[in-house]
Amino acid sequence: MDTPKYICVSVGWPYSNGDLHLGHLAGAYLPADIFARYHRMKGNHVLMVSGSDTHGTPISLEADARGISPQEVFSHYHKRFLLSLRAIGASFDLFTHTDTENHHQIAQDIFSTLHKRNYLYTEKQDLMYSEKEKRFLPDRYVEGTCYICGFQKARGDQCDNCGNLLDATKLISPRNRNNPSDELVVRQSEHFFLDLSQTANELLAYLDKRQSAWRTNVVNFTRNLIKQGLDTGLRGRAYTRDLDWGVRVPVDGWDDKRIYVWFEAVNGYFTASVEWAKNHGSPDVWKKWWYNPDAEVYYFIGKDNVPFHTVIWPAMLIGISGMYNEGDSTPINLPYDVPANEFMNVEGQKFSKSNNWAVWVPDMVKAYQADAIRFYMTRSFPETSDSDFTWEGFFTRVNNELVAAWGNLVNRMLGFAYKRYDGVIPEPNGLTPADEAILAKVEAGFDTVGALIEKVRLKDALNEALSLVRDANAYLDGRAPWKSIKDNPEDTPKSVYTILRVIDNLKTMLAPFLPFSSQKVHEYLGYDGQLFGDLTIQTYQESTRAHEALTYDPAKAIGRWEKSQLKVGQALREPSALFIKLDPEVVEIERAKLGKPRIEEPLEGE
RNA sequence: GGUGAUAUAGCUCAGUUGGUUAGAGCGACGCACUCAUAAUGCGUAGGUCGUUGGUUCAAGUCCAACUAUCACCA
Repeated sequence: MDTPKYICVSVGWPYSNGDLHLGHLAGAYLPADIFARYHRMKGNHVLMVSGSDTHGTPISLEADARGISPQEVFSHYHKRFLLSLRAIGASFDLFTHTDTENHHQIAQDIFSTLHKRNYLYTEKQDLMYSEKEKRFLPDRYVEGTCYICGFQKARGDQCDNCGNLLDATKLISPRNRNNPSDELVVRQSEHFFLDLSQTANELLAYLDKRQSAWRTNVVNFTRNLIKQGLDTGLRGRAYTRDLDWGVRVPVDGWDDKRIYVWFEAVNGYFTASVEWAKNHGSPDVWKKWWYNPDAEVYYFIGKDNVPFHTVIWPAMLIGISGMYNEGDSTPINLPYDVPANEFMNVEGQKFSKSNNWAVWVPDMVKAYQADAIRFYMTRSFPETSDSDFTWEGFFTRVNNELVAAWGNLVNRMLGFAYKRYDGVIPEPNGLTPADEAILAKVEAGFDTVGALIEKVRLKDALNEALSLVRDANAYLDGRAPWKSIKDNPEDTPKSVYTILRVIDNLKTMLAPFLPFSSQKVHEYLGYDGQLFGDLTIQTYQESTRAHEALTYDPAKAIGRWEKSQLKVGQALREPSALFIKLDPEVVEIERAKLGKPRIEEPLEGE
């Protein structure tokens, strides 16, 4: 067996200002989870981290709209994230949030380190200032007439009419969105900037090294972005903002500003890794992923986040290299791969929170089996281009592929074996060439499916596994144990034993995708123990406050990405249907909910 | 306006470095089978690959322009 690798699975941080929707699952959480589960079964050391983004304007806006504090907004949704993610089986070693003492402290240390090492500079910007509120207004709080198309209700950051990004200070007759009588003036404000020009060439060289493995759109996009910056002399991007909700700028006299949410949120991968190590009583183990040249750090994100993960965060990593690791010259790891997914639309239209054109994870996990959701999502992952979630597709794929091909194969043959052989795996007394052939074909899947998962081609990987399921069905059709048991009973145990072992192999191969049902198959086959570890919600106490997090405990996991060694004589457990077949009505019922106001239902455990 | 990506059978998508009759799953149609949640297997019919123009002995696969969609940025 190969030496175990250290694999860090970093997953994008969602704003906790609303429930998770299917776009979150398709873009980041499910691909990351499949990838992580596979590597755990391979025996590698996986650290999968993410958390709620608790800062930023979206949280403040939601809080203002509801008349509650930002804390109340983010804790409410953070709790719902934890419950939703646990229900869908997202096996985070740590899903925390950004309002922990740990995160604040490290984000500030990162800022200070960059500051001390001269990667930062300051510059004055023109910004909209409210005389009444005595503060600078975030762009999204400003409204006015678009200076490009003349639309009267353009937002400060973007015009909803012409789609152009705007400069809030140039809006014609600007007003405060929350207070139209307010007087707005343009004022100068000083800010810190991250000097990207210092790290550009090192990053380009790094890209050259990794480009063959990265997705073409990610590489090309990143390279051009960096080059554009160099060509146009754009040195950097603002690291601070005029806000009061966020991580404080660790510089004297900057009390009225905060670190820009995007900059501290990407620090989260690092801060969460450190937190995980602390929580486990070995505060230095995070270095096995971050300061180990053989470790691989992956970032699972949506395409809108690419620049932050391939330009800004790597620039910061170069800048802080050696931090918390004094006396050791090993550089900190840059992203090994950033397998960004495109977007998943819903019934042909873009996701929209305000119009409720969305499918929400809490609603999904209440109504449908987690593996059914995971199956259809994986079949539709937007790996190369935007994809479409349709209820018709969900219905047909689940019923005709998951239930019919795989669920039914398991159900019919485990049932057959259980009934005909007194609940015990029969002794085959040698196998026929056809039996050997199907076993060899299925076993070869461990290499082909595994290789695809390692390349993060998860759709292809699942397709490959499914085609083995079809091969198994075809094999069964040829061997027909239900027939041989009547006219050639000595032959029957051979095909029954073979198909049980084939099912055992397929259950392992499908486990990263369908962990819940694979566990069931595992038990039906008479095995004890869990393929994967336990996913629980824990409370962690810091010096002044406590927070809840989702955490994966691998202690009980026995699942291995290895060929079945199914034992003759092992007692089976009585099987029942693996999956629930969907009623055709769900298509119309679910479609009817789109675009209509949604009532947020409490989740079990909330 | 700039940069990147996407556009292939009714639907959802594959198509590595250009090369004989463009692939898969689902759906449709036909046949077989009955162990199974009417599930499974076999077979058939369906595309000239967004548009236009190039390079080449040869292009879905390279180049240019254009159109549409998505993302990021100014």
